[in-house]
Amino acid sequence: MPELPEVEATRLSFADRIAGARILSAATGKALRWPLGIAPARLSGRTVRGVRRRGKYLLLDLDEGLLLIHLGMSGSLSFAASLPPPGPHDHFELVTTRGTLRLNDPRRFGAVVWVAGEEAPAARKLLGGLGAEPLSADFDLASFHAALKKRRASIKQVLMAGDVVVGVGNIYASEALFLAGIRPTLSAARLSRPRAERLQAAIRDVLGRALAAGGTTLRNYSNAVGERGNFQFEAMVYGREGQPCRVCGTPIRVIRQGQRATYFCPNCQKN
DNA sequence: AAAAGCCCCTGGATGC
DNA sequence: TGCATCCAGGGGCTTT
Repeated sequence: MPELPEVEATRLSFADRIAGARILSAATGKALRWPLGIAPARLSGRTVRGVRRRGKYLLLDLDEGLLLIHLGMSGSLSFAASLPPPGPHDHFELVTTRGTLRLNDPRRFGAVVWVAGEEAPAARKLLGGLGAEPLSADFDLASFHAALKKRRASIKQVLMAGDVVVGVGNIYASEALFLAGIRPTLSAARLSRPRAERLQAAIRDVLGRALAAGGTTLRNYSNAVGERGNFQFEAMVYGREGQPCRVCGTPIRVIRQGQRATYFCPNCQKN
């Protein structure tokens, strides 16, 4: 569930309130994707300076090091003055002077990793290869188009890979390609500059609108105060196999690319 | 270097 | 109702 809009909506829902909080205790539950990298007790006494986002990672800046939080496929955060007793899928918790931050993640593809700094090897391994931030100025047409030209894989899979542009997962890749009128199977290298420009605009548009809608909630996603997203009601193609295209009425098709479902309109996205 | 496959894990939906 | 099978929004790692 969590792609850029969901991660950013989560960040916005608790960043201001946790900034300045002092950590009273930290606890881990069942193993997540990677070990925390520090004894939880050593987080006590640290201050949370703020929360940033890079791609689908949240960066919790501490006065000593930072915590990288990834929500994986099924993770969500809660932040409140008090929370109910931990359940079986709560795997990380930070009790602070401002409230408790908790990660719930049934599938445990998510992660919380402490690193000494962004240049630490563990941080570079996770953040170093990330592409441009789609909602920032460094996502410019010249470098986007140049990066696409080097890749012969399908445009959908290149968007999802995260090394050209970050934050675009399975839902928004399908949606952006629909908005740009591009067939998801087209080789990235074959996009003309005007079509790359349309795609760039479509990515910004769909991510921006999804963020404004609080993200997409297909099953369990909610931000740190429990609010669900509403973008699923605006989806043009995702999850709409066989239903009429909202633009031309042609039945939406689903195919499989790299073990993932891709939805598209065969008429609006001719190639 | 790039691309394709595999795999981590659990829960929900579907089919028999 | 019970059980097996398939599928799911991510992404690092290994193999081609």
